[in-house]
Amino acid sequence: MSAATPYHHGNLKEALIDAGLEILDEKGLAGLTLRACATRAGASHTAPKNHFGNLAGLQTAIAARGYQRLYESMTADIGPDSSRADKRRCALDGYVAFATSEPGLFELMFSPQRTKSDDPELAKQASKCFALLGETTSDLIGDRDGRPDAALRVQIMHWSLVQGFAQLKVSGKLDKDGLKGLTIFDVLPDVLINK
Amino acid sequence: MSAATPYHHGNLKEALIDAGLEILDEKGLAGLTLRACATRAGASHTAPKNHFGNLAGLQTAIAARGYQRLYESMTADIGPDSSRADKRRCALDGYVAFATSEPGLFELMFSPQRTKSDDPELAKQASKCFALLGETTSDLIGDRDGRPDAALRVQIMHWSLVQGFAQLKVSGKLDKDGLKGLTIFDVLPDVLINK
DNA sequence: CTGGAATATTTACAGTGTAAATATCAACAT
DNA sequence: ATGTTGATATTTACACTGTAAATATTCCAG
Repeated sequence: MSAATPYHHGNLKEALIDAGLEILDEKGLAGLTLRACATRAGASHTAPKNHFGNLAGLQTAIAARGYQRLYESMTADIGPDSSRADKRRCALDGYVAFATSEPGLFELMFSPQRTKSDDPELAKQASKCFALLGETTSDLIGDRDGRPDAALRVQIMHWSLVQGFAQLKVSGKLDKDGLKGLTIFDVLPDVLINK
Repeated sequence: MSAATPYHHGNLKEALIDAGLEILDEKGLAGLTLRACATRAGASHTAPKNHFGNLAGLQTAIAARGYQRLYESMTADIGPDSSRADKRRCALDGYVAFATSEPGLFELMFSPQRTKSDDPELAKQASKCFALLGETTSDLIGDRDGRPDAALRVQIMHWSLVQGFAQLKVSGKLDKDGLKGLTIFDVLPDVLINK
């Protein structure tokens, strides 16, 4: 037999993160408060302190979840027969699609002021996305470049490019006429040069 | 003859923006509040309302100033004899240097949640930086690409790339071993491919 | 000189994060 | 079973924030 409202929530930590994700979707980053998350999760307004310490802690946990979603978006269209070039296209397109479909979460994930950038879980989830980008770009090195870190540089180049493009898009910098229809594939250097 | 503390500040609008820039430097984005700006400018805590309406208005004005500073940083090392390639290097290096030297201001400038992205002054100052990037990259089109918007695409490519790189750097994503020493020039596609 | 517009203050209030004390409950050793 | 301990959650309290409304001061055009 279960009481009407038990004193202990049971899985409050996850519920708070889920509540935060919902709030980000509905109200944006400005609506993401400790009290709003707690209320939506059905707890008192100080309950988050036990699990996350403070607001930065909760936001960091939400951001870590964001990287999981980013990874899912990057891999969503990858099939078993996808070539590496196909995977690369999926990853890049999924990256931008994630940013535009969840702008509040995206902004939170790359806001060093709101998250604890040294958090292990956050770093782990972000690394997964980073690694995926590396796998899908490692064939682009070519033999023009003899430097040992060529693969790493190609990887960071793609990360910078897609991150910057996504942010310019989300922040409205590409809303003018003539820029509105641009996609990430229009600004890829390998498209410009190799094809 | 001037009274000790005159009722009217005289140039409160500018003083509030300057106060905000100082606070961003000292305390970061979390310390940027209406009341703190007003106090530092020597006014009551509701004085900003007359000039900026609300917090978003003041933050938008500060961000517009940020783009002025960004432009200055991008052009700081450009001399009368600088070649276009030199100018491009200065602009890109100055962009990253600005972001790392004023991380709070940089984050504010690209935070659509904190600023009013449709503000005319903000758009004007941002456009100046964007245009500068266009001037310095227009020689990179080559004749590989016949599309009419090739110049625009090269421009957005560079903007995305330098914006993403700067943000990855500011948000600590490039702090691991092996990535720490990377500069924007290590991830430029023309460096990777043309040289 | 005199109204009105611009500028700034005072007062008030709902929300926010966080600390401290308290309450509830699950698990475990005895 | 029973008592204890630690984890979990609430209550209470407080300083700080943005913003609205009413008021005060100053500037300036007529």
